[in-house]
Amino acid sequence: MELDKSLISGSIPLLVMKLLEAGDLYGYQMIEELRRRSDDTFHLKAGTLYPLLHGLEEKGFVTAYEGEAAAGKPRRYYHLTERGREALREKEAAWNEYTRAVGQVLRGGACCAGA
Amino acid sequence: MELDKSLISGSIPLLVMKLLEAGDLYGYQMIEELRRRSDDTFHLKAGTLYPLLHGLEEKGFVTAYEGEAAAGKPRRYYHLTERGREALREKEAAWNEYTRAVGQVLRGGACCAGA
DNA sequence: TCCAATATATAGATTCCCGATATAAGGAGG
DNA sequence: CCTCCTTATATCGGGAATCTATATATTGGA
Repeated sequence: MELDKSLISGSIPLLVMKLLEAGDLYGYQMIEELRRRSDDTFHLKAGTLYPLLHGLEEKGFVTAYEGEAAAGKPRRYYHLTERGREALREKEAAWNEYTRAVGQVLRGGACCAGA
Repeated sequence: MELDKSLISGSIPLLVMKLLEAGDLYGYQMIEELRRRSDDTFHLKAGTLYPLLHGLEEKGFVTAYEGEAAAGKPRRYYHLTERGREALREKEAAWNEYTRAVGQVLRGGACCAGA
């Protein structure tokens, strides 16, 4: 089943930064990692990822450096900065608050006796 | 804290249809209900809701009818159709699958041991 | 040789939500 | 009486985010 693309909206930076928390990765690797770690649920597109990475770089959340290229084009690795880790913690908190609120609505709303 | 607006993307139709599952509501009421049931987390805007309702109507997920107006403009009530209930079940399933996948990535990915 | 996969990158189109604005009626306060 | 706020619905334009399509470059398999 194809997930509503729009559902993923907004959480992609969170997911990408989370991937980088454990160690530096290059773009293509993030796409594969995300697919693997989500049980094939997320198929992040290259056209989505690279502009996003450039944006994170501008904000100072990640830094980039050229790495060894075993084959093909040189690999561009990304590293999560301290500011990026801070932003990641904030985004995780926002995500948790958001899903809690949605879950509450789906379960029938805040409060007590039914509706 | 202001939630990243983009996080809400895509889940608004789900939330609105969920509100209508329990009974017919008019637009303004949905805004207040959603705010209440989410502990003031979601502040759905009129400029978001009404075009959305028209869209749901076009898809056959809701039907609309004029109701008694205690004051001011006549109230336009919305009713969730059988097709709408079906769509709601699908959207709820998609939401659950999506949050499960995000949670899995945030906890460190699919794979082996506990997770 | 041609195609697929790896690897990065940009531009255009689309979708989605919000802010601003308009309409309309009733009640409160000056 | 008149103005402002609240209720209530509605539309439009802007901005943000993602996808599709495309471009470039190299390696390995059919």
